[in-house]
Amino acid sequence: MEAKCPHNRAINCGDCRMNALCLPIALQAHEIDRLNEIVERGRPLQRGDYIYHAGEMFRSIYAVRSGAIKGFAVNNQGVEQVTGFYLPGEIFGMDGIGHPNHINSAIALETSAICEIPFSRMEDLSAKIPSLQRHFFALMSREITSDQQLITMLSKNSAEERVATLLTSISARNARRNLSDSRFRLPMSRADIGNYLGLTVETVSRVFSRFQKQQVLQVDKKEIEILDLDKLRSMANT
Amino acid sequence: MEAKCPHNRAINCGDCRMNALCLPIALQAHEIDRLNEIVERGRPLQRGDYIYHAGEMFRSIYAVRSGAIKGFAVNNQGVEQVTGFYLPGEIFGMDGIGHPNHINSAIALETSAICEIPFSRMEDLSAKIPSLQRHFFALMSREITSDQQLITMLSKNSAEERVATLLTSISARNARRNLSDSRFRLPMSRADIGNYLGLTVETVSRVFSRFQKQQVLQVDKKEIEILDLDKLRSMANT
DNA sequence: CGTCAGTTTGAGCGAGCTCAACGTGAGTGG
DNA sequence: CCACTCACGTTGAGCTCGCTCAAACTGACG
Repeated sequence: MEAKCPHNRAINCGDCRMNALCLPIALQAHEIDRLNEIVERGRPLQRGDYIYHAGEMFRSIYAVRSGAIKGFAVNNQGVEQVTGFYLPGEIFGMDGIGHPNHINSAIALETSAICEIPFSRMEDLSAKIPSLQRHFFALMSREITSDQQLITMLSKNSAEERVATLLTSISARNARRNLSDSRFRLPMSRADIGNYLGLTVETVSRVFSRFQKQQVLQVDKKEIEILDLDKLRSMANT
Repeated sequence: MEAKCPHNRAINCGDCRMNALCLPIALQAHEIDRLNEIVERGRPLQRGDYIYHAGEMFRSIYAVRSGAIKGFAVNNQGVEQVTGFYLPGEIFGMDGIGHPNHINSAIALETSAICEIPFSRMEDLSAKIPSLQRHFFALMSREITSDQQLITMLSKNSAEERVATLLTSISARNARRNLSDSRFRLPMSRADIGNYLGLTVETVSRVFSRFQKQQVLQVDKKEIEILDLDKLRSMANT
């Protein structure tokens, strides 16, 4: 079982329990071995550790093996904008691809393990393995459409709809990892949630309270229990 | 000169006057010929013509040769969200790549000419021409970061800042095409601007009026003259 | 010359922000 | 073990920016 521990750096892509979600999903056994050769696994990250800073040279993209990562940009007025939360099995760091340097920063929200995939080697491998190239195009495209869903939400939805959408998204992503879709611990603070959803901390807190009063949620700090997932989904926009 | 007319369908990538902005920028002469072979040029589009509908099978990406294209999504409540405006030399349609069908729709805002690039042939060519693959990854990545800038704007900026940002963006994109950065015709309606920026028509109209009163703009319906570009830039977030 | 889509302007309202106070729990040091 | 701090979260009160609703204007087109 030790090889299956998500914090274990000796693990390889073929054995990784995220491989049904992560890049290997597009690959056959011998191709996974070639991917595995280029993946670098560092030691676990602690809460608050940066994976990369905006402005730093772009070198790699990353896959989350355990924990949770926050991606964010800082605009020229110094205001932070959270652009995404990345959970195990998800890929992040694609903001740097079209630019010499990273546009965003990425930070660990809790103790996390990640895989680093040097982008130039990934490009070479993509040119040789068509299904990897295709999968990678698809990943980036899905990042585009998910950003566009956030755009729609910020521009059209109320505070309650936004919070409901985030919670159903986390619920669905937990389900994909065979975790409970109704009981989980939020890895991010209320401030991060508010920042991501374009709301203040106070508004996020009030929405949680209201949902609790309406018997939709049971909230205990970061521990969430969804009491009425159907109702939550109907309040969300997706 | 006839071959240089942007509406002329007989034009090829090597001669196209957008080739310093469009895909050929990444390619050498003989590679441009290979790209040219897979590009399909239809007849000009009229205002209101769809290039593709959400839900339609994804087949191609597109480059704008002349005119202006609006990309938009319609959510499950039937509400439209404009996700981008595409001007000559720009690529659109990448929302479909990660999904079997298009997620968004695209419509011509005025008489326009576009090039259609069948995506599967583009994938094949990318695997053979590393610089094309790289350029295409970069294009998608830049779509991600530009969506993220919109997210930041929707979540943090005032109505005036949003309008100023859109105008400076269009101004800069015109400059790239060697057109005036201070006098141009907006191809989209106030409603489209408002939808894109997360504002109502009335608010957009009021901001234009205020900018005019402050001697920043001269507005005559869709004809815009930027009187004080520096001030406009300082009001924008980028 | 009427119609109709797009735009502008005004008046009033409300969702979410701001500011402020208070509660909670983990860490720290005497 | 308690006192203190500090980050984080909750709750309340009032305000504001942009929304809603309504009316009037403009120009293109039959």
